[in-house]
Amino acid sequence: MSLADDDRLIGTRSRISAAMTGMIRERWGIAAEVDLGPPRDASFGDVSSQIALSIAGQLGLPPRDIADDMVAALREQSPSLGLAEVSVGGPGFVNLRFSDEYLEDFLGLLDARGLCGCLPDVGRGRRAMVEFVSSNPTGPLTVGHCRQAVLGDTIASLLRHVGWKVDREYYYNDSGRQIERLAHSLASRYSDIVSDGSTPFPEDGYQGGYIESWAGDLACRTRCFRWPDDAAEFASFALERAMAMIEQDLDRLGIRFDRFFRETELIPEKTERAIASMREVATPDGPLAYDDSEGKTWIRLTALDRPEDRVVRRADGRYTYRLPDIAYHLDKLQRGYDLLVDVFGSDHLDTSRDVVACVRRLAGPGEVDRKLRVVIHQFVTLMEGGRKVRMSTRAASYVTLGELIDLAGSADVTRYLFLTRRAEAHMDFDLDLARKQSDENPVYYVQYAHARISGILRNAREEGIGLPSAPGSVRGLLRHPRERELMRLLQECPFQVEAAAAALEPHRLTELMAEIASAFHGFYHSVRVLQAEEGSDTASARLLLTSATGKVLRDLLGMVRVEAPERM
RNA sequence: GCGCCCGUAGCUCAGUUGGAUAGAGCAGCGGACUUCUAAUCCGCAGGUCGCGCGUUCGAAUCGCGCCGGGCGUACCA
Repeated sequence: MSLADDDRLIGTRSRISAAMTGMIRERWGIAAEVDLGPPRDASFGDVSSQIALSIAGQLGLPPRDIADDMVAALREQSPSLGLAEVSVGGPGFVNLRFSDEYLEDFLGLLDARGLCGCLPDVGRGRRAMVEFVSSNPTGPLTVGHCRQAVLGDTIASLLRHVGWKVDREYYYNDSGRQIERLAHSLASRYSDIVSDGSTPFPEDGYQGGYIESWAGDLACRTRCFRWPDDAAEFASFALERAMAMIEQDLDRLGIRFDRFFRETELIPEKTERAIASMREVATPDGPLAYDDSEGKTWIRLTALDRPEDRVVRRADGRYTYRLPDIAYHLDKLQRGYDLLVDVFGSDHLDTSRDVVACVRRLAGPGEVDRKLRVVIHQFVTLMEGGRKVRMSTRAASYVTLGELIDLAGSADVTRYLFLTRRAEAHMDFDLDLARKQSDENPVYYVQYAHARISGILRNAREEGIGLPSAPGSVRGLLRHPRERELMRLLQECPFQVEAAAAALEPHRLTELMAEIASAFHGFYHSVRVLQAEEGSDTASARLLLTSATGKVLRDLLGMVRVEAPERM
């Protein structure tokens, strides 16, 4: 099959939508975008549109009459659109059934190119950046960071697969009060070792055991350090160690960042420029940034429909969190990205809204609304023995990312489980369940399907059974309901991935995989692949279906970066 | 108090942006291995979609008001 034919095949669904849009414009003179989705029940058809219901009010016509007209018009074109059947259902759905030829050809295409080779090029080489984790280097990453790490990484992966050029970026604080507190905590542990404990532990210091271990390493050095004279040394040593620890944990999840952006890169030029710009923005209540009598600088967020004005530079000249973050977002916009994704925990929601409001005002609402998208995820509640595990970084009562991976059995299980829920849904992570490593775990279900497929392919090679020799030679051989269901589902995959990327919703991938695995296991139990009673042509056709399913699963598992095992 | 998120089967969650008879996985019950992998499959059971008004041809989905949980409400990040 030629490349042009392949592209025509991939574009079939959008040609159907376009044809429907065209006939609505011709017949009724209105513009309507037609979305195709799976119908409630497979018996209605392969895809369905509710367009007649949506435009009925506008046209003042009964939806069924509209649907009837559209079906009549569609029937004339159906062969060229890969459709075997067009009908009206329920209150006015337009139900479509693909021709067997279309599904068979699509199957061949998926097997030849893999799912990745069939994905639309939405990004067209444009640049996107996903900022995530961005946890301050004051301790190890914990369970909540783990969810965010997996989310952000998979969003980046999704975008890359649909044609974006993606950078992953981690933004962190390398100065300020938290870092000072960290340095002070380290200095105290250090003084316990090298001297007489002359530096008392700060009241709200970080109590994690990792700091004692750093202190031990520092004590091995020939030079002797003193607090507060060597505060800078303590801070840089702690920062270096903390970031190394964080990178090591991320590495266990297989996550690499393209850039670690330090807050001090913005200070003072970019932060001061941001303040200066805000001073020049006039609002009905006065300039967007203003000073008070105590020498503090405020942002007039109330003029941007935000609940409260906020201090962004204190009297001692230090910035509070929001200002560097505003400067950072301006910087990201100026770096020429076409899409910026922020992944934050729900605790950052309020601040994020403030930052976005300011950035919109400074860079222009159109530009920001077009480019910036914020994904907010809810917290993870860790459950153990049927009870919640309380977590706090400062008090050192937490389960680290590394421990979580150990408890869950593997990075793969951890990644997969975090992707089985929508970002904005609260999530219970049951440690006891994770520890079991049993078949209650959904990742095994999908992996088992892949391993089973690999086994069949191995046996086929041994028995000398090959794939169909010519693309057309599976015609009419895959007519079992289970076969057809699997083909229909596979055909949908490129569009589901595209939708998941557009919505920045990686959990759709795990849902899709579970569906495919289920359809495959059902198929496997309904018919014999290699010893097909119907003959060797059928065996080859089923082998093609098996092989294509394997490639789709392999590529989907690849997108969430979970191993696709050959054996289990 | 105020703002945002969430509330769907015993448990954990989907639900294609307002559409057809509300779905899946676990857990429960009953079946299927001399067969390409039983980490699988098939069947049964399980629901006032937190509650109440409203919007309209039509609501789990949108609006308002309650109830419950989470996160914010810092001159921490």
